[in-house]
Amino acid sequence: MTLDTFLSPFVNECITSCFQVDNKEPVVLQATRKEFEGSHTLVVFPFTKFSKKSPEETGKIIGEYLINHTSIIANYNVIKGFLNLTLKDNYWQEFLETVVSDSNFGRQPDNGLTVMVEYSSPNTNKPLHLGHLRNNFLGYAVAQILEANGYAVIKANLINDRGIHICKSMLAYTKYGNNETPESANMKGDHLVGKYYVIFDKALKEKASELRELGWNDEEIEKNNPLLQEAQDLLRRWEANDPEVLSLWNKMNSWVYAGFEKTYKRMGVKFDKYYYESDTYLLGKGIVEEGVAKGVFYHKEDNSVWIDLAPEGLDQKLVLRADGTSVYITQDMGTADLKYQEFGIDKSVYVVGNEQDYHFVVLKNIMKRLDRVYAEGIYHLSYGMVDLPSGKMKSREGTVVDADDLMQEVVNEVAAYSKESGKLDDFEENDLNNLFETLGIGALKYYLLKVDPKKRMLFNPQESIDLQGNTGPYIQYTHARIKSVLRKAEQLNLDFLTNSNSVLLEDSEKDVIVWLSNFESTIKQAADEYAPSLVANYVYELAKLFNTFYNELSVLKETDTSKMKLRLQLCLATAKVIKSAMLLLGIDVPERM
RNA sequence: GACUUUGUAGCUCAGUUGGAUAGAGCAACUGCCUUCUAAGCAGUAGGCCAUUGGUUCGAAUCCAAUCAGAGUCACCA
Repeated sequence: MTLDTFLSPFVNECITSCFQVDNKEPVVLQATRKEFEGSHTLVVFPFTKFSKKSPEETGKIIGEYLINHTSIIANYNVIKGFLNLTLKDNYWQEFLETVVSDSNFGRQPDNGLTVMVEYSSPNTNKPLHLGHLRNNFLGYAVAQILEANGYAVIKANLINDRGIHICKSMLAYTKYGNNETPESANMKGDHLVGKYYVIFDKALKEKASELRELGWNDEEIEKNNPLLQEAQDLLRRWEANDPEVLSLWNKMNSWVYAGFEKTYKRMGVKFDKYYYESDTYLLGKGIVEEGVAKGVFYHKEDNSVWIDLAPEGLDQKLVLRADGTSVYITQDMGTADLKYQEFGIDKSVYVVGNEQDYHFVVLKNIMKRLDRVYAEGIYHLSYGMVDLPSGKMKSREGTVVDADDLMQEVVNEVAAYSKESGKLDDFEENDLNNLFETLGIGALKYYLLKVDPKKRMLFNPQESIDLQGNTGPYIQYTHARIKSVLRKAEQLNLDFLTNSNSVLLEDSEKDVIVWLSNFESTIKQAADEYAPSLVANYVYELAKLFNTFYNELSVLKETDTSKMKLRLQLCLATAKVIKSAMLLLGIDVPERM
């Protein structure tokens, strides 16, 4: 239980008995500023309307009441309407022992709800890039955070394995591929297929300039470029189940999947359920019929089907073309139903870039109009694009930061940094490589996750990812450092899990313990707001507070046994919380580094 | 043009259910390794919280307008 929920009823009781007014609002405490005595602060201004007294007097009355009616408050002071509470050291000492003994500290029990988090959702015509890294890390972290808050979570990946873009790669491969394979080219399959996507675009542009010289205007070129028509023809043949086309499609997709699998493995993300658009792209037509029957959708003169979302403040939206074929939203309607039918999900999170904000508002509103029970649980986790200094990344033009390359670069950078410092010389080769991997991928994940997802971010490939300060490795280092102390304590056979004597807490000790007590509410809030960045900021602050303590006070050289025990508990608790917070972000922490 | 979103230190970002003197990291500068791991710690310097107005005991936070960047706007996914 958090301190807010513990103290709320007492504060409200106090208001009832002292001022004869009922306050139903739960009370929110905030952290006390460093320059004042105390750890938690209650802002008393809102209560002055009940007390009809000055803020100072009101604060005193509440402070007095809390001292007399709870057993955990040691002292209080009131400054300018801020009631600062000092809790008894006993309280913190007991709290610390619960953190040490509770293996689920910070997590919530099962809440009986199921949520699906759909993320990654790649196209199979090109390898993953930096933007996908943000998407994957976010999706995975949000899934972990929801799970920690009691949800049953299904991680889903909807693979966009069909469409004109794949046909472009296929066409270029047919024309210029010479039966190249990932083995013969010594390339990951996704990179090989991506190579032909770029080749197609180049050929298309060359063709366009040829045609321009022949006197075609831009519009004609756009419409009638023979290469584009060939690709469209390929798509038609695919839809008609042409065996030759299907076989090439299967072959190239299998290359891509083999490549993706490696990339996902290195990223450390997983999926419980794969959906393939080639299976789902015809879904949703039944829903269109249903919608027409219910009068939610209507036909236009050309027989296309629409919904009018004007009452919701939106526009009219096409849901089925005049020729009866689906559009994007038709498929998404179908897939939404499918997900619900298969898993009975209560919530559905879509991790998709912010250029699709409008699409998801429309989707949610349509499903509401169709009276879907799950409609209210649809949530679009919208995130900003990652830009390069040169502007937007474009796969077609090959101006992307490739995910595989970037991960390798960061790992290399970690290795170089580490060799310079020379302190890992006693590591085995294999362990060393694993460590570099943990640190490098950790640095990258933390870098992308510490920022609010809504914000677009700029990534400069020329400037390497930092390894000091507010970074993954800083937090990982703090963990390794604590583990080192704990290993030494183990060698000395120190038994510190319980401590019978009360200890007077030093400021730097108390700061860490107080911050540990915020872990639970942080994960709760992170789940409510789908915001891994809150967890990242929390764990960074924890590491900082711990490092301050570490530099100020010695653990193993402390001669007072009770104090030493307490500090060892503090170490153990902090290591546990760092590890568990980092795992929520999908980041591993090393035992040594 | 309409709607959505972002704007905080040189750079990257916290802080936004209204609360005390706006916080970190990087970069710069000073110190601290014979002491449990210096990927660390302590410190200096750096701010018209885009602008203007409003709401109130109190505004980076809420409201309105303006400026700047980004995105979307109906048959591409």
